[in-house]
Amino acid sequence: MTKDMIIVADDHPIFREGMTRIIRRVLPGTILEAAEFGTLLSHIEDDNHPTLLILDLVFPGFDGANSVGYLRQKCSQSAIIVVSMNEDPKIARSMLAAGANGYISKSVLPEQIQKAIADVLDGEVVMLLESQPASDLEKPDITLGLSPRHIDLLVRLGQGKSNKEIARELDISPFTVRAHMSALFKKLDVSTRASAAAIAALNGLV
Amino acid sequence: MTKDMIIVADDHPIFREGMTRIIRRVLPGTILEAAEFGTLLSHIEDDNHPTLLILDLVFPGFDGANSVGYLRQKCSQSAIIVVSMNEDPKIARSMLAAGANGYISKSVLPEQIQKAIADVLDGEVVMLLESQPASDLEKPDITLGLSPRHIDLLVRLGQGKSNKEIARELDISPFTVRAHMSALFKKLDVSTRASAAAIAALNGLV
DNA sequence: GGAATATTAGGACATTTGCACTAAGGTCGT
DNA sequence: ACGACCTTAGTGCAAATGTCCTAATATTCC
Repeated sequence: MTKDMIIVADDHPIFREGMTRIIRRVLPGTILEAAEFGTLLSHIEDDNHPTLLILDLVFPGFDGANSVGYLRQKCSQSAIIVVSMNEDPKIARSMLAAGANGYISKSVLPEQIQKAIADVLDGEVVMLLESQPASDLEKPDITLGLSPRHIDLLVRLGQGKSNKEIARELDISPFTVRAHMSALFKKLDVSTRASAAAIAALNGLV
Repeated sequence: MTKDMIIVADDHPIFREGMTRIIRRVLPGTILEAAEFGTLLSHIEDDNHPTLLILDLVFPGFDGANSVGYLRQKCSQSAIIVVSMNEDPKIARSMLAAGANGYISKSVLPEQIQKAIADVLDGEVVMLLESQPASDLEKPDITLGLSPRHIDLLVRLGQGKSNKEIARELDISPFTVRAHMSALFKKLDVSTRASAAAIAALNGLV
């Protein structure tokens, strides 16, 4: 089983950063980045075929359908997904016609993008254009809804401490710590310390 | 000591994702997102002022210098940074004139953006327009001496999966997973999954 | 060829974790 | 006073974890 290789091509570093993070949640493997078409080509020259190619519709050296067609022929085994700010169905269809396996608008939510990538990797052809409903994206502050004591616990959990250590540190019984942990996990909707720790870290508690 | 609050306002989820990740490497705290100006306003209505405001130059409801001026007056203590694909110095200067503490082009590398944010938080006023040098980035990222397999493991650990689940998912023996985990923990210099998960999360693997 | 790693697999063993219970004392708002 | 919490503390038990071992392949590097 060879390691998966993914290439993200876009001239905006922040976009690559975000896309990289999204991809990691779907597909483990080596992720290479390219800010221009030449770099992209050099990646696929010396290496084997990428598992997945993420292409911005517009970036230096890239010529839309022509370039997609070229890549499709060169990397017949690769999944090719074009991502763009453009939501014109005509353009989307032309990319798919040129050989892309997917076309995704940049205004789509990460969760939907993840699913779309997974679907493409499963062999589907996906076109995702709708904008989000603009309503409910608030990463709620997890400290809201958590009692002070639970935050004490969560912070220390995120530092990798055991219940016993936490009990000593907070000067309470290990049984109490366990009781707190159970309640905390329910509130966070997780069932392992590892995911709780990840939540803690992602919210700046660690 | 109150926790820092950061708001990222942009109508593109992927951009918010990338920017969020960059910010976390500079400033711990709660990060809220907004896809339109109204959402942004409701965040700051709740009478807590953000430590840092990241604003896309163009997003729904946002009116350039006027909006920046309004925010500057409403949040006198906040650091305001405008980010845009536009690299026109005139526009950049107008934003700074309207009260922004920084103007950063989206084509700037993450490392430079991090530094710029840190500088702004230190009280500087920063204008960063240069595109990256075409000399290329080949950025092997967080992997930090970790083998591909260990990254596979670490990602899933950060998602809160058990050894058994990971074993099934990667189609290897649970014993192998445990062997990998021990080695991984040594490399990361930790002894619990929770702290490993925190590291994974802080490095964008989750 | 030999040394170093990566990946795989297993045994043995103490410790920790996660869950399902019960329960008592405190605070807060109605 | 009552309910709704938070915080504390405990029992019992199955499962998972972490560490210490060995050991076989494969690849890569010198």
